[in-house]
Parts: sequence; C-alpha cells; structure tokens
Amino acid sequence: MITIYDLAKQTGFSAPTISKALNGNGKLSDETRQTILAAAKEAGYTANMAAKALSTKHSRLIGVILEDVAMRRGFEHPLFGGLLNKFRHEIEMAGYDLLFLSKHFNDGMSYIDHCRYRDVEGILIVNPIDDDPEMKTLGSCGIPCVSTNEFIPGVCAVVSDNESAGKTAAQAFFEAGHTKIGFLGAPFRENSPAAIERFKGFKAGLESYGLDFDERYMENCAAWWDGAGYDGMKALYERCPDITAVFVVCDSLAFGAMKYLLEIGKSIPDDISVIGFDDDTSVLKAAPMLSTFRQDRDKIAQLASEMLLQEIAGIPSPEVVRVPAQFISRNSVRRFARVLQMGY
Amino acid sequence: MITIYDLAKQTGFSAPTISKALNGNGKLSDETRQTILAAAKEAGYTANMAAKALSTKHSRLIGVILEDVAMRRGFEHPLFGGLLNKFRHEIEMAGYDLLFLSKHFNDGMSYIDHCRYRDVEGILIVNPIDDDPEMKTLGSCGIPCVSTNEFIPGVCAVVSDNESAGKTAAQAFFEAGHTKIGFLGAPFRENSPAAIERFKGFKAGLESYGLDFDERYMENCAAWWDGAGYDGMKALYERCPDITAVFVVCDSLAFGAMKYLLEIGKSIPDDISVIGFDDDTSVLKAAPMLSTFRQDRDKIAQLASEMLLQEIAGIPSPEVVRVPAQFISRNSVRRFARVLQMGY
DNA sequence: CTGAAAGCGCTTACAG
DNA sequence: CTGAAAGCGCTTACAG
Repeated sequence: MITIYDLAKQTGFSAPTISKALNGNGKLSDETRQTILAAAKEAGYTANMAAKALSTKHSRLIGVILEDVAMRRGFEHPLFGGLLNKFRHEIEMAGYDLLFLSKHFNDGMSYIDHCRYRDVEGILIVNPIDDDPEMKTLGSCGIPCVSTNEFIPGVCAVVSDNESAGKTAAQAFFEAGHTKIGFLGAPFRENSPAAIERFKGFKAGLESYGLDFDERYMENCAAWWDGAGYDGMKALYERCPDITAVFVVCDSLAFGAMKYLLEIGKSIPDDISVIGFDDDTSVLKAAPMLSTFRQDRDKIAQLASEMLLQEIAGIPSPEVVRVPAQFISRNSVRRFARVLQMGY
Repeated sequence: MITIYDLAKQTGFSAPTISKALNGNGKLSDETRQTILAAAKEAGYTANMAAKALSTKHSRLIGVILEDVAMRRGFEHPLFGGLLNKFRHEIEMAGYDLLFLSKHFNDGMSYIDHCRYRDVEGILIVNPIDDDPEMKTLGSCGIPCVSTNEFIPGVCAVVSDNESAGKTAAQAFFEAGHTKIGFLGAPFRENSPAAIERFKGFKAGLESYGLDFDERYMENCAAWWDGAGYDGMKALYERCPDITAVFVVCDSLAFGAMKYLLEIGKSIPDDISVIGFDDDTSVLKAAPMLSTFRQDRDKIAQLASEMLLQEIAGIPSPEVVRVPAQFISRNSVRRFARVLQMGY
C-alpha cells in the first residue's frame, strides 16, 4: 500500500502538500499539483478512506434502512429493489457508498449506533419495520435522513403522489360507467401513507363525480401479499356482490383478488373490473391486462439522493416531495356501452 | 462522540486497558474488565470503525460485485436478490457490513481500487459484467474472493449443481415417455457455467437412457430475458416441429417460450411439455404449472459467507462447492399413456 | 505557495 | 495485570 508519505518522498514535497494536490484544495502552484498528480497516478496511489474518515469525520457512507416485513421480498420488493438500483448509482457518482443498516449487527446495535460506528453521513430510509420506535428518534439524531415510504417526524419524505393516483383510478372507473366500486386496501398505518392516501384520493375522486363512497365497499386486507388479497376480495365480494369494479392498493393484492374472482367463475373485466398499483412485473406476466399505476422509482431515487446530498451539505430539504405515479391503462376495466354512447 | 479516552478518564485506567477490555483480548483482571464494560455501557460508547480500521487494517467490510447485464434486474434478479438477502444477514451476524463495489465510483475506479480505498476484507462476486477483464485479476489480488455464478481462476465458486439438475430434467422427460426433446439455452460463455452445465447434464442424461441428443434440437437464445425465449422457441419449433418437450435453462426464457407456443395454438403440456429453471416467482404467478428447478439461494449464500469468512481467517476454500438444485415437479410435463402402461 | 506540528480514535508491541 | 510510547494515513489550522 502506497501512502502520501511515499509520494512526498518521491516528489520532494511534504505530506500536507500532497494532500492538497490530491484533494484540489488549498493554494498550490499548478506545476506542483501536476507533478504530484502525475506521481500519484504512476505509483497507482489510492487514498485510504479509513484515514480520511478519521481525520475529516466524513466517511462518504450513506446508510440504508431496508426492512421488508410487509411483502417479505427484501431486495426483490417491486418498489424498493428498483429504487435502490438507481439510488446506488446516483450516490456512487457523487463518491458515496451504500451501507446497509441493521439491527442484528454485532449482536444487536441500534441503527443509530451502527451509523456512529461507521460514521455514516446520511440515511436513506427505504422502508423500516412497522412501528419501530427507533424511527421517531431518527429525525433528531443529527444525521441527515430521507425516507421513501414512511412519514417520520423531521425526515424529508419522497413519495408517490398517492392521492392523485387514487383520484385517477376513480376517474377511470367513473368514465367507464362504473358506479358501484369497491376498494381493497391494506393495513392502514398512520406513518405509512400508501394505503391511506390512495384511499383518500379514490374517495375524493368518486365524490367529485357525485358518487358517495359506501364504507361497506371498503375492505382492508391483512397484509400486502397475494394470499391476503385473495381473502380480502372474498370478504368484500361476499358482502357486496353488486360491485362491478374494485381498486386495489397494490398489484400483489390485486393478483390474489383476481385469483379469487376467477375461481368463483367471474371474468375480468366482463364481470368485474380491476385497477391495481405498482406495475409489479411479477404480477404483470400473470395478468398482462391489469391496469395499474407505475411508481416512478428512478425519479424517487434520484430526488431522494439529491435531497440527502443536499442535507449533508447543510441545505435543508422540504418536508415532503411528491412524485407522480403514472396510470397505465391496459384491459382490466370494462367500458359500459351506455357510456360509449355518451360520446366517450 | 465519546472515545476510549473519555472512558479512561472516567475509570482511571489507561486507553490501552480500555481497548483490551472492550475487545476481550489481552490479560485483564475480571474486575477491571467489568468496571470498564459497565462504564462503556453507561456512557453509551460506540467504537469508531474508521479508527479501528486504520490501526488494525481490518475494515470489517465485504465488497459485493453485483452487475446484472444478463437479466437487467439488479437487486430484483430471481437468484441474486434472494441470495443477497441471506448473505447480508449472515455476514452481519459476524460483524461485517456489505459494500457494493462499483466501476463508476469516483469517476471510474476499478473494483480493486475501490476495495483498497475502503480496505475491503473480502469480495463476494455475485455476478460480474460479461467478459470483464478485471475478473481475471481478482484471484490474485490478495483479497479473499468467493463467486456465486461465475468461474474465475483462483476464486472459490459456490454454485448450483447444474449438471445433476440437467440429468434430472432428462430423466423427468424420459420417464414420462418423451423422446424428442428440445433444449432452449442461453449464450454459452466459458466462465459462466449455468447454461453450459445444464446442457451437459441434460445431454448426458438423455444418453444414459439410450437417447442420442440431436444437435438440431438445441437452440441458444440471444439473452436471458423472456423476449429472447420467445424468439428462441420460435426458431427451435419452426426447425423441429416434432419435439414434444423442451428443457429451458431459465424460467424467464421458459415464459417467453410458452408465450410463443400458446400464441401458435399449442397447449402445455398436451402438445408440448416444458421444464424451466429458477423457480422464478415472477414467472410462477403467470405459469403456476411450470415444473422447474429451485436454486437453493439460502444455502448458496450461507456457504458463500462461510467460505469467505474462512478465507479471511486464512483458511483456503475449495475451488468449487456445489449446491443441489431441487426439482419442483408441477404440471407442465405430459405423461404418455404407453409409459403408464409400462408400469410407471 | 509550502511545510512543521498536532490530532482524528484506536491498537500493538514492549516494559514493568 | 496495567500503562507509556509510537503508529495507522490522512487533514487542519497555523507559520513562514
């Protein structure tokens, strides 16, 4: 391993001068800088980050909290995986590395201790464990944080515009002539906006068309995976067999719901129309006709990295940044004839 | 931030003594150790890894090379995502953190430079870029490496027993009475064993039953995603419409292949039987009847972490470790009546 | 524009 | 069993 002292010896300059040349700061003659840079290159010099981190207190490490209790897919989660691919790329371009924070590290240190241990400079909270009490402390722990799925006091959230998407779903159903429309949700948790917001927007959308949303038409599934969607749809449909359409908060649930509907002999969209959420490729192959919403994972990741880098630089972020989700209309919504006659 | 000097002041011992107590090494009276540990706990002391790394040359960091040019799914790759979930858990239990190695870090340092920069202690090569020349240098770079998909000179490979799986596929088809069986492969690359080995085993399996494999029955798709499977199946089937079965090297390709077959009016398995590979959940929802092989991601990850930790400790690893892939028989293979009559 | 000194927080021999 | 000294590789004021 070659150090700045080796470079100092070779070039005849002092270590601090080598340091300045390498880092491009301080006043140095161009000539000095050039010779030092050339020597470094020739010697194949690579800085030692541990030493840098120790003296500067800057580790160039971004901690990532990624737990996936809800879907149990970890890296393979339909939103989180793609988001991380992009986020990783963005921060690497800025000279940072990803460091996964963990609770079972070194027999159970907290996230924050893990951060201190590694001098982590910023935290991306992709998704925490439900109701983790440590989340509340993150906003004031002194380390810049950005969240991409959960609302945490004092932490900037970059999330899809779920309400608008909900409205769009209502609009799509309404314009196709549906009036009895179910809502299949997921556990409503205060800090996890996705399900609640999609419902809010959906309800507001219906009301804007003069349709009151009947609470009986709403069913919240017990979890986020397809089995729960199956059970939820069963409960909903047995209670309200008159619905002609259902908006489901995510595609996994929609897949389970459709499975149930198909099993009892219903066809989609002829008997019942469905709109999902996520544009989940794992569902899409099975249900290529499913209309859904695509969360802009690249955009969310890019904004999240910008906000975080900005906060590290001392510039505060807004409390929440919304990213539009794109409606992807395929063929799971039946258009009623009378509507077509109305000129649609 | 509280340091060992603070602890030293508080307890009246010297910094080295604090260090020994904290790390459990060196000779210390139990009493001293206890008081120091208690003081550390009360003060909420967390070690500083940068300082530790600088003085010990041990970063407790495992570099990960994860590129996914083949499937373009990154973290969402059917094998790699799950493998990483488990690998991450394993090494965290051992006090290590994951560090993704990247070529576009800090305007383009090599993987090895990235490792030196961070003092990475070991490298997990989940999947490299095809024909990356840097791979050849990894085996002799001085940093312990383990690979989970690619053969690299001097690097321990932990991979599925693809040949046995290929034989099992041949057996399954043969026992069901098939004799004209196609093989749908992927680009054969020398260092990437999956496709070649599955083919080898498959061919050997057929031959063990006295069936010569007709080279015309083999078609290698241009890539690993479903569109390539569609095209590959088309080419194969147009050339050999007499096949009654096809073994496909991965489920994504199998999905594309089935899509083609369905489109031209064939039914599966009545007209043509299919066996895939990967037990890819994203395909499974669409084709729940697909018989396939499940790679034991947890086992591969666990063995890879063991090998790597072992190498870091100075114990050499075997050149290759094989992990059985489990055949999952569902309903995509037709059993011919005459076979049943033969007593199967 | 360049360098000597001190420090970041920890550990490793080496004394005692 | 415990501590004084030196060092890991880098950077930050501060002189000059």
